[in-house]
Amino acid sequence: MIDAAPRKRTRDGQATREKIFLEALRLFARRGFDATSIKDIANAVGVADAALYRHFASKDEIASAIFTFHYSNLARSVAGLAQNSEDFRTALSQLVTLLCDLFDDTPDVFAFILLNQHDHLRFIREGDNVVSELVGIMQRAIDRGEISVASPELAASLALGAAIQPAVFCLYGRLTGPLGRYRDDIEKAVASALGVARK
Amino acid sequence: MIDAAPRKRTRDGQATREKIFLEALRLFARRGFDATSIKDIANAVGVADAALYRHFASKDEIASAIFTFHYSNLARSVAGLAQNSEDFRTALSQLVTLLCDLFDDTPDVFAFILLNQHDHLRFIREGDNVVSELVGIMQRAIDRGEISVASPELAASLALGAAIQPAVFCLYGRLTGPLGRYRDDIEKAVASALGVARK
DNA sequence: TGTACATCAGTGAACGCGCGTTCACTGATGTAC
DNA sequence: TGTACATCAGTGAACGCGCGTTCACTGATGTAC
Repeated sequence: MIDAAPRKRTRDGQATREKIFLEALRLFARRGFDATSIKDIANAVGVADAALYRHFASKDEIASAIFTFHYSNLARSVAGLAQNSEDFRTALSQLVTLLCDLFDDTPDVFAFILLNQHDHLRFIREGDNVVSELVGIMQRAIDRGEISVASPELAASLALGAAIQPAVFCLYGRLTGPLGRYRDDIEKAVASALGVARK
Repeated sequence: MIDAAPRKRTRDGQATREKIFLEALRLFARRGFDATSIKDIANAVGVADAALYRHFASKDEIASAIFTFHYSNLARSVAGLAQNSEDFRTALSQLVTLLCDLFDDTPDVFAFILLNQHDHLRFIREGDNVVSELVGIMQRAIDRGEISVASPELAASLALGAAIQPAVFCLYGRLTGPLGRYRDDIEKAVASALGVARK
């Protein structure tokens, strides 16, 4: 009954590497880094434990590579919407959309890079920093008199918290997802919280 | 030079138990559960590893006992301010004070029970739930027409996020603490975010 | 008050286990001639 | 086109290590008489 399919030994290591990226992300996001073993990842990928070391130097490097990739992506997105939108209100709208979409489309990515931030401090590089970009957006809004909260860091934390915490509630079943359902409410709440000036 | 003070062998196990509570909380809060070993805790307390098992059945039980104690405390506090304040605005003010004080007075407690919530889902008991209490407060405010956000769960998550995220920023040096410095701003932000009705 | 005994916090050594990682090896694939 | 060889993804077994936990034992403290 067991389908003893002959092992395919293609030389396409890229495919395996991508599968490791996918499965390790899934496991890290759902169970956490420590609770996920090399064997867990290898099983999910469908190879032996040792095969992982053909693609990554260590377990830490797997997590680091995945984190850096997705975190930098998000940082670039945030930086982009900061530059491409003239007024703060537009940037805020796009930011909330960005975060809601990230959660609804790729919850594992959202969970891995935005929850348990503590675990990943060591991976974060200068320059590719989501928080720094957010603070920059807020600083500009303050300079232009578009919001009333005086501290850019506080404004950034309020905006981030207003997206992350509802997402956490969705994850734990306190809110019934998708997060996009609350997109407009979240945007309105953040705008009010920051004291966005009327046009 | 080494002060080979003779080991005191008092029979006051209560004192040791309390020291375990204190030191384990500190280590769990700062390094995380997995990154803290039984030996770490024992060293901090000043006893041998095995001594911990005179007071707790397992490492898990240490974390569980500490978490349940502090989490229940907070849940009771939140429930209390819900009952003792007539209008929502008062309750909100007290809630923000409560959370800011918790962070500033006992940052380890704050970090352990409110950050990395994921790790502690298994410990949370029905009835002693901070989130449930918060949702209850919001539900009452909605029923009385005191806030404009329609979902009590969303309102609770916004309020919680607005306290937790600035606290995280303080922990990581993005905001210069104490959190109490931002108390009024946070209260105002949450009130605006929820659309608190004017008196 | 003095003595014999029970209690129990604390000890040091040992335990088994699962973990991340290494290693010699396999065999299919790609390449040079 | 055929052959010899280099490459390299993947394997299974083994490794050392640190972990949580157990255990027989110690010795000071409290208690019964």
